Amino acid sequence: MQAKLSLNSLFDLLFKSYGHQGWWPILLARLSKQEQHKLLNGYHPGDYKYPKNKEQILEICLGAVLTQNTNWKNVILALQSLKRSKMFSYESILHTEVEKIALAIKSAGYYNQKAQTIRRLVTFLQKIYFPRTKNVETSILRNELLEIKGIGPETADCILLYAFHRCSFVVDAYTRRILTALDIIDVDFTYDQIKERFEETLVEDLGVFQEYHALLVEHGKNHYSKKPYGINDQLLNPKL
DNA sequence: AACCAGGACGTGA
DNA sequence: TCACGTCATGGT
Repeated sequence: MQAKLSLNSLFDLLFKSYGHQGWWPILLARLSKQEQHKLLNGYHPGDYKYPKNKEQILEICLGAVLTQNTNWKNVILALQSLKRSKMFSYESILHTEVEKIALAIKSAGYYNQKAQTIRRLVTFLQKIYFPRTKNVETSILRNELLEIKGIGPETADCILLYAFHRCSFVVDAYTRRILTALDIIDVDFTYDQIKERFEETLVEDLGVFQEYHALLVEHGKNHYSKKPYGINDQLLNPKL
């Protein structure tokens, strides 16, 4: 019987083997030449200064909705399609018919629902998020996002963490599988319970929060995608 | 050719 | 509350 791995030790292990992840990728927004050169497929390892403008905030928000239960490659196709169709802006998304948006994001799947969600999200950004002068508490901002139909906990936390630079931990299917395999959480833990476990343990540091979720996804893709989960995961499961 | 993907929502029990 | 069906394309 071995002692349980702490969440801080788990971070160290993952970071040592995978390094900086450079999330959230910025792929399509206008960039200076030096920035373009720095980006690897939109990833910007070690640079936490993104998003640098409203256009990049929009790209992250769109990506967060589009990637719901969807392969990132399909999301890229949808983002590129939006750009080609001149729909990659707050104004055009608000003024284009939803059917037309849906068609443009077809490759990302669930396109009818996601087109509606994107409309509602962009409406929120324009009418409430950007105009607001006083700094709002993260938990309140989170609740506002959750009120938007089509935005659930993971999408809200992705937007908070990567687009709005709030320390809100993102929990996804990989996170649950990995922590379950490591016996850190019980299988019946809720989303909020898992999120809380991270937030009460980690230092409140944006870089750590951003890297940690990205690292879990990277490791999850490698070892927790196919059942039985965690087989051949010698990094986290030395007993194998 | 199944199975999976960086989920969320509506429904009935 | 909660298990279960639905939404849907493209990659492997």
